Amino acid sequence: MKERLERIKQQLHSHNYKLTPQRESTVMVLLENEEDHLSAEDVYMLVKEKSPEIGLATVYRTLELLSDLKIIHKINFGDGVARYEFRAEDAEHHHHHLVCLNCGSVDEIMEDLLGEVEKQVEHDFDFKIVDHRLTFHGICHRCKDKVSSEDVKVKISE
Amino acid sequence: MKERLERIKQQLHSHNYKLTPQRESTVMVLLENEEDHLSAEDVYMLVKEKSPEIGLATVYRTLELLSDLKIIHKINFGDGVARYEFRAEDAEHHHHHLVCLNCGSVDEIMEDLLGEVEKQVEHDFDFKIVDHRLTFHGICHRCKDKVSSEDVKVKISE
DNA sequence: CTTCTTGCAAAGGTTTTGCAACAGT
DNA sequence: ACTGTTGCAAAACCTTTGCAAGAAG
Repeated sequence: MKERLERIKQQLHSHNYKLTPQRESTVMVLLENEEDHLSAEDVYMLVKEKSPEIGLATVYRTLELLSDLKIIHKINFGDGVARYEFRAEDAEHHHHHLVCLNCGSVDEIMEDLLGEVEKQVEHDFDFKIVDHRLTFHGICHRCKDKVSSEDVKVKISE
Repeated sequence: MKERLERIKQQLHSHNYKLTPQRESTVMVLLENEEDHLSAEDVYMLVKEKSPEIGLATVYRTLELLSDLKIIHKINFGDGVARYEFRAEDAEHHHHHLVCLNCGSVDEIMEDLLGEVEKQVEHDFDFKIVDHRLTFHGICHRCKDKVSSEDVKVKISE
């Protein structure tokens, strides 16, 4: 964790930005909740717990900065808020998301499933792929076990 | 085109909704611009040309209604506005998008490339897939031909 | 000093909602 | 009448921006 913060500090410095206390708090919250796909508001509230004086605009600015430096990734699951996650160190290695329609959880698929598909698309459509986003919407394993299929159907159709 | 409007009318009626003139205008605009991924504002302005008295809220309400009935699909390319497109009649047949980072165009891939990938995901993660979203971001064939690679790189990195 | 950064409040843009009027049955 | 629907304006919501004050070299 310390090393990753240090690395981010260096990345900032190499672009002439400082790791201010506010930025450090924001980065720490992101690191401590790495599996959670936090929104800006989520980050803001978590940062506030330890550094109550921070402003929401600063959180937005920090998230934008980290996005620009490609340290984090801004993602959008279609619920009206942007969410943020760390980028894989290896730029080639994308990952994907499983969004549960029942409980709202977001799980990750770390494997890149699209190697072959990308090749096909680049060739068939003469399109140079820079990035891709793949999200599956459905019912997660926890909800499949927990609730009856009736309950799930009701939630999906509304 | 007429038949499709008629079919939508029936779908509305079967859920006790009416095809009002405003809703008909909205549906017609969607049908006439099917390949364009219009935003609510886009639809509003196009509908206004022929029915100037319509309100923006009505367009939003109609789009939401059509979404609820699964006649159209609300999609989000991460640019801050929702866009709408018709759902494939055959529910199994998804399609995907190619978003150009240079010119902003959105092309479609009509083939479902993910049959095998979906099977793998459902098995490996015990996840019941209801839907998926796949978008490739990159450089479309028109921009690859048109501009120099330098220009493209500048646009991407900003 | 100079430049970057911050907090606050205000503004921006998109979408939703309250409500009285309207339309169709 | 009754229910669904509309238009308008206001509100809600997320995000960005202007600006004066603050921090750091």
